[in-house]
Amino acid sequence: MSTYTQPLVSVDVVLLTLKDNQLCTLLARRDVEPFKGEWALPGGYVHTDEDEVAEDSAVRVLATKAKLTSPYLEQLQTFTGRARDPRGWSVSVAYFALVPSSLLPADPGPNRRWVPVAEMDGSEMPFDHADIVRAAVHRLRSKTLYSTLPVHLIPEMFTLSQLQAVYETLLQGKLDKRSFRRHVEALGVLEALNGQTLQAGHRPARMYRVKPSMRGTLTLAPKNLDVLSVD
Amino acid sequence: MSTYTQPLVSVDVVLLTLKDNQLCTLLARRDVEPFKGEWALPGGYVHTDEDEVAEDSAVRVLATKAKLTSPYLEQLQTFTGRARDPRGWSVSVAYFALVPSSLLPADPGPNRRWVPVAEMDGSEMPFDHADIVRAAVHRLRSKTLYSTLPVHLIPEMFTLSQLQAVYETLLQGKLDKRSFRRHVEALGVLEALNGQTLQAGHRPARMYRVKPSMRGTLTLAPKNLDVLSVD
DNA sequence: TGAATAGTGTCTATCAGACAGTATGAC
DNA sequence: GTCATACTGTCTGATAGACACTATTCA
Repeated sequence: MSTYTQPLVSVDVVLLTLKDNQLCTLLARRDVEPFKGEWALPGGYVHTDEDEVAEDSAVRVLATKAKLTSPYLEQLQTFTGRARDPRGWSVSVAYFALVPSSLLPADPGPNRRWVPVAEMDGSEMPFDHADIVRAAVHRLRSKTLYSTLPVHLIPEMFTLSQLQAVYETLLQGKLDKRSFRRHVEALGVLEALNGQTLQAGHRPARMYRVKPSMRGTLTLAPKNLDVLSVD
Repeated sequence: MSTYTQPLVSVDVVLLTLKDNQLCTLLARRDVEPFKGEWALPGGYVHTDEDEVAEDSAVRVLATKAKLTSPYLEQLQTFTGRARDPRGWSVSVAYFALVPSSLLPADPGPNRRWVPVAEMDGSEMPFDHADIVRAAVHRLRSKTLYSTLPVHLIPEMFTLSQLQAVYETLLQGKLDKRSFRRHVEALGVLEALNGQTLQAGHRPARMYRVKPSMRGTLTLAPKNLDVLSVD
């Protein structure tokens, strides 16, 4: 049994969404010390009496601080050390979550704020939260290259043009329409919906969705390997 | 400040090496309860007085339980929950490490054992250590597809045939010599050593090593993206 | 010389980018 | 009809697999 002082264990959540073609993350104003009054990632201590696993803590944080249930949620990385929190040695299991902005209320609520990640580069953040956000964005961009993870940033049904626009925002560049469609088709994760189309004053676009059998296995490996769980 | 019972925080290390063309991991016999006497991953509590970050704890575990300093070490994933340890709610920050067997003593020491990961599938392990090993092997195999991470499983200088043999072991299949050489060359991480060759009763092979400027950036992204830090 | 392994040349199938073409709606 | 956006055909250059070829050592 350990005789050492135990670290404090919390979770932090990088909740990402697209607003006006910009990748944004939710910040909450801290109402307790340390860093009281500053904008930080939503987070909280693990409640060992009510959470079975740390992911439950992250779900609870999302429900409490963002009034959200069941967006895509994935463990990101764990940030540890003596220096990251003035209260002492701490462990933060960081998660990132993806949600379509259509599921969000227009107003994030008091002491809540959506900040474009592009604007966060220079700015200061409490703890090592700037590192956590960077890691989350990096993970999302990496997975965008070989999976359909970004579907979680748009509503359940979508057109391929909408999906391509999401990819272009995330990857920060134009994609060729033909190549993009070949690419997502090859992933084999999407299915066209028979009669469903989206009208917008021109040729209607077919609607797609993730195949029901593919829910939860959106992250596909480059080629040879099976579905990746982490990475 | 939290009023909840804090979880116990430990680190576990999946130390991987190649022995007789088999990927093996080091197990240690537990000398305390729970699971006393059983074979488990080397691990230990975070020592908040001497470790700056959890990676230091992992380094300490490797030094103590495997008499190893500075092999390749990477954070894998964090395993949490009430159920994984009979002593109560716990957090294990899992790491994986790679080391060439040439750096290992012939005898792993008392209550230490190298086990081929292929033999661990059916067998039971304490805690969720079987999951941790699976995750580590999976991560290693994934990265083998698009990086030169496996160089850490062989000595600093090596021939391309030796490296290819490592890849074939990890990926469990034959690779075409031409394609393999094109592939690793394209990664741009290796450099041939001028006069150095390896003799073995036939045509000598050129020796290679990781470019000194590339140490620590062995994990390369598929194409467009920068170096991946996690994933 | 032959055996064994190292290393290269090169054909071909496949795939991604480029880009032009056609399709279908609103007006 | 025009305009706007959806979708497809197809050329081309790059890449990976296949596999035969040459190269260099020892016995």
